[in-house]
Amino acid sequence: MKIVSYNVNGIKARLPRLVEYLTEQQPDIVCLQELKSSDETFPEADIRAAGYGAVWHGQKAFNGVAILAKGSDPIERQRGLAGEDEDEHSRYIEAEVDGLVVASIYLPNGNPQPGPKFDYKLRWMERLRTRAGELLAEERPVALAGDYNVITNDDDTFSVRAMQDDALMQPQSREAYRRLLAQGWTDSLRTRFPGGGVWTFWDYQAGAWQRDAGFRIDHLLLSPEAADRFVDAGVDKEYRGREKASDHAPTWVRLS
DNA sequence: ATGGCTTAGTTCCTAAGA
Repeated sequence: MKIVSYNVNGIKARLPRLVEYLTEQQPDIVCLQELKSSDETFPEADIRAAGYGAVWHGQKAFNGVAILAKGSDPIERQRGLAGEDEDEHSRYIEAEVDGLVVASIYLPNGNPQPGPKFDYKLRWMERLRTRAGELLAEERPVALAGDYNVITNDDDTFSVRAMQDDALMQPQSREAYRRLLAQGWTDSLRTRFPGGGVWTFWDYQAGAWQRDAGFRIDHLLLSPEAADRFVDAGVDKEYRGREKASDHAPTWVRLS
């Protein structure tokens, strides 16, 4: 079973690319981020026509997450994270598909740092860790898939120097990610490529794609029960080079 | 990057992204 995390950067602008991806790759589960679409304008009919059921948590213009399942309707379990009532960003949705618990995560970017956006990022990571702990306690297969906006190691970026002041690479961001992993999660892509050097994002600017100047920020975390079923992980990098591509590439893990 | 693209919306400029 192939589980994908894909930050589409606008589902309306990316719909032909997304449908093409679903048709060509036939993934079983797809977690989308950055829909930039309200709940009402989510293109449910087009996705259903491609053979996928969906649940989504939209927001006008920014954020927005969804979970797609091939040939079935995901059963929604939760939208949003507890712990901050005034938070209206649509960044978390969780559902059950085929006995597997799946979350689609769009973690705050946090730039510029320091500042209120960075503080929000760190608070959100703590709220995520609280939910992740609850999920681990269920002792069942769980995948936390999404755009974490954290470059977790120095070998996860084309240039440490270019990114050193960025919120994605601050020690506080990395420590929060490590605290999450330390609960017992497995970073799929890191397991498959322990030496790093694998990117999931390439900026639209400054010829980043042409220079292969990317970094790894889209992660699929597995509970021990899911990690037992790990087969392979990778990035469908080719889709970043296509016409009207997102700045992220689909990132995936395969489970038995 | 003091922002060189791209997207969406109060659309012909501004905000946000990473």
